[in-house]
Amino acid sequence: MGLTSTDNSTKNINNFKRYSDQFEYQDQNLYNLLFERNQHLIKSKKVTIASANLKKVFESTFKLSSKIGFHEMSLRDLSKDTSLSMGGLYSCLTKKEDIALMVLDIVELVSEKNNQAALQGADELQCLETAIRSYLYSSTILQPWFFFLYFETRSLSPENQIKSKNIELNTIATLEKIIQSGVDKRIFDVHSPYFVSSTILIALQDWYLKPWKNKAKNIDLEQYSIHLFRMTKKLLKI
Amino acid sequence: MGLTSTDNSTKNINNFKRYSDQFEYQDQNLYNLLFERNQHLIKSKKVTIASANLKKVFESTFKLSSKIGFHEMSLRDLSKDTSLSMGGLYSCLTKKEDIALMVLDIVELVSEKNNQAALQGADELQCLETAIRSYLYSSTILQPWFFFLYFETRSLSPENQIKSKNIELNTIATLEKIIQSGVDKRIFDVHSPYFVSSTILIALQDWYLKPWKNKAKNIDLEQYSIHLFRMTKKLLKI
DNA sequence: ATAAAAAACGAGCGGTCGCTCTATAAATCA
DNA sequence: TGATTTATAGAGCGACCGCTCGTTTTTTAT
Repeated sequence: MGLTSTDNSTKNINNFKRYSDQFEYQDQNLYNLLFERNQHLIKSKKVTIASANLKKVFESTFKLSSKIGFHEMSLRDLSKDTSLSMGGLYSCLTKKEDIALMVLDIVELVSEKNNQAALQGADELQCLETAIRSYLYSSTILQPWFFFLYFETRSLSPENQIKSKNIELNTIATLEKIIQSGVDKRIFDVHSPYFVSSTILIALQDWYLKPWKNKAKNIDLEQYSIHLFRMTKKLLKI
Repeated sequence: MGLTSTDNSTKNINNFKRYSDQFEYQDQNLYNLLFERNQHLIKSKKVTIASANLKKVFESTFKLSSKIGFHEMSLRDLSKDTSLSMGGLYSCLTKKEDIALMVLDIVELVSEKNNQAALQGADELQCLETAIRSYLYSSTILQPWFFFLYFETRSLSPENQIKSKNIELNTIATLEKIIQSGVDKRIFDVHSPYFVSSTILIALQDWYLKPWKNKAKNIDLEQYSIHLFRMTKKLLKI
């Protein structure tokens, strides 16, 4: 167990590094992408300036709203924390809600990519491992984004609330499809593919919703993904 | 499978009925208790009037805030929905935050009772079943209360946020204690008692946080508790 | 160096917030 | 019934909200 575990751990850390290296939705890339996808909302003409302001806006929003909530955070709070004036804020927004909309946009985009990637595996078990790892990795890199969307979905319009819920349902459906395929091939033995899928999903969410829980127990990303994949195999009687 | 399942189902529905019949934190009892425990906040002198107003206040709060959030719900919204005047509202509150504090109080109380009850079982497996059932049953009866606390913890003061988090941690610790005891007696075979406990807890939370998910799949309370207990046994290699 | 364009600024607007407080109505007691 | 307590009513208060817009500063192009 000792050596094997160490080897696995090293391999898996490389997995995260590899994922992170090719993950396009982070750092300056992310804000450039936000600028491109939301030019209709943004007054600034130049990418460099707009995306620098967007960076400030999102970093401060996540910092402030994670403590007190998005609605409780005033634009004056945000102005102070970003050291942008009101005018500066409104050069990359048309209204406060735009912030939440852009978060929805990004999380939706990343989740769809993850679901697509999960279906490319060589076999069902590998598909599940890919699903788990890519979801954990992307939600680690974009933790504040995933966290924000979960807790602020209610401040979106009804149709965007549905969009947000569908992100979760689509991921469950993807997992369920993989598991059902394994059941059909008699690789997996499971009572309810849906219940297992749902359980995996909430464990994935727990990682980015309550990071303090795992920090307190000294469970890091790699340990968590190993735990979760081991649990998945147990639930599938592998 | 057919008959046995039906028998179990019937027995378990009786379980919920039995639990519900002796569950003291519901209906008028609940609001009388709230009155007793919060007299320092309440101007009304008579229980009947105060608890009738409290009932209106909480029912409307849950209705309005579940859609838009607690902070976004104004006291004028609440006044309209309860058909109480501002004066009427403030006869059983000193400030808006009191509503959230009383929810915390009740959920804390019920959760502690559940944890105590879980430790009284004849053996470890029965303890776990009791824990799962009492948590599911109580959070079904008090669904809006549990839901509210989860999503509005951030609008509490820092020390009350800690209280709220500790409700979750105490339940995990209770489950972990039971599982560890089973591991020590070699009844259970499990890699990480904490991870299993945490998984059970988030599945319990999923029940009251996302009722629409299970409604869409036609999974009722009894099916959910059977699913969850079956999963628990699988994770413990029973 | 100068003119034009872009970005940043922040006081101020109309509106809503949580909450108070006095006036009124209802219930209770004598 | 009249006196006294208790409950309800809702206009009004100061604070703060999201957002605008005329002005100033900075950047860019010539």
